[in-house]
Amino acid sequence: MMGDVAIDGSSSTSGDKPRRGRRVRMTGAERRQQLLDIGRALFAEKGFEGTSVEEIAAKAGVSKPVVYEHFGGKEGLYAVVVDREMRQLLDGVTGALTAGHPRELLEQAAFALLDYIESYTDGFRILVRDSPVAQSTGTFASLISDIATQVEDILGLEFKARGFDPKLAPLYAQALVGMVALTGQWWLETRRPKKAEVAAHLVNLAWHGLENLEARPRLVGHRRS
Amino acid sequence: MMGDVAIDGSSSTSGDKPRRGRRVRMTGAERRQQLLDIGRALFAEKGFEGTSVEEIAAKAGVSKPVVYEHFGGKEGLYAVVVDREMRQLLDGVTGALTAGHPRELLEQAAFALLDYIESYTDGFRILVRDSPVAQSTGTFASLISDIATQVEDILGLEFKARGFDPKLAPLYAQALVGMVALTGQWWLETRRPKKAEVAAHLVNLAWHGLENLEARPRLVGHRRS
DNA sequence: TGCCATACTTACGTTGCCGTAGGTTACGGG
DNA sequence: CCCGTAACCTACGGCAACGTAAGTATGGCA
Repeated sequence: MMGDVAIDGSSSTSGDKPRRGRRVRMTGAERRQQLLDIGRALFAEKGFEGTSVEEIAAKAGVSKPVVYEHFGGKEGLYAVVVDREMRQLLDGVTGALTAGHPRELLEQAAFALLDYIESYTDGFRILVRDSPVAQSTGTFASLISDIATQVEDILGLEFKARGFDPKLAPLYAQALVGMVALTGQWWLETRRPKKAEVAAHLVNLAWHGLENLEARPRLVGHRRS
Repeated sequence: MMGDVAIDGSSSTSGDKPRRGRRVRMTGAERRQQLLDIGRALFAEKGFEGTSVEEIAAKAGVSKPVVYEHFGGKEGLYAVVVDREMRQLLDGVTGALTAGHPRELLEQAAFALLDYIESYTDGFRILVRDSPVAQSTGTFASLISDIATQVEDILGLEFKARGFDPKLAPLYAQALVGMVALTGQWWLETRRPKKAEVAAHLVNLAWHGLENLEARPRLVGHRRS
């Protein structure tokens, strides 16, 4: 037995394929992280139900029980992946909000979301897809919709300051997030135009409206990427 | 045997529950339609993979093979449901576009989409969810994204007339559709404010932008519902 | 150098569901 | 009234995937 196991020392943590090499023995934390990475990629590609535990384990070069040891099952792994991704996105967006002027705020938020989409494409795909089963409490259908509720607060403040009805903040928050989210999804396929340009146009639309659209919008803030 | 089958004559086509009554013998077309209705509802609630053929058949008060006779399998049924729903939506939207003035056009489109969401909630839920498996050609992830491409044309014309780059039409189309779609999804849960008001606010945002937002927007067109 | 905890395995039981083979009932026209 | 066809059923084969029980290797540390 064991004749089918070759010898291979390379054990880059981010190895994707079975890497059927000499049994790589990782530390718990390493393996856990690796499984999360692989799980994220697979869930993004094939959805929750379309991904099997076997598949995840195989790609990690281990057997199923390892996954169960670490996460207790598929749902467990998925939950951790989603949680981390939500944090990542929220941190990115809220961290980008430094401006005081509403327009710059909008600009920063849009850019941050696109940034996230670009850097963590798989995570975004997961957040856009629907969760395992219609969750218990009758919460939102889309994880992204969840994100939008986080935007409400900022908008609510702004509305109050401007004398608008703050009860409408959720509506506008959903609208804005939806705008960026679907555009982001579309942008994933085409990758054109450039991120900054897309952001500029989104801000153009959200800020000026179709009525006063600018032909060649620019971002007012300066950015690195 | 058969002691578990009670007697019941009522056979409303839109019967939802097993209706375990005296064997209701429908004509082919009737059964087909009923299966489509039930399938739509179940797919909307639990997604494609989460719905079993058995379940569909059971709710229709028949056994599995009937479903296979009519649609050849789960995918077949799903395909028909989606196709019909796409048509329904597209017809509704394009049919509503009668105005010449862009703003009214926008208004009509937004209203039509909300109309569809209200009247064909299940269908909308399906279109928002992702399709069975990542479809072959690498097409769009979301069916809704598909809808957006249909909007491009109208927007493209408008852009040309206004001297903007028509290549940007897709981007703005996605943005607009995303805006309405996610807001619609959110609105499904809360159902407040009223449809017309939601439409008015969406148009308010899309047309005037955050910069010149009106406090109490009104729809300019007159509507019945 | 021997031991023990940790990382990992093989092998299996079980379930749920797809899809099909082949038989059965009822309705309607001759 | 009879018979063919359309509608429908029971029953099963097969597979893929979840999750678990029980055993094996490995590497650090006394």
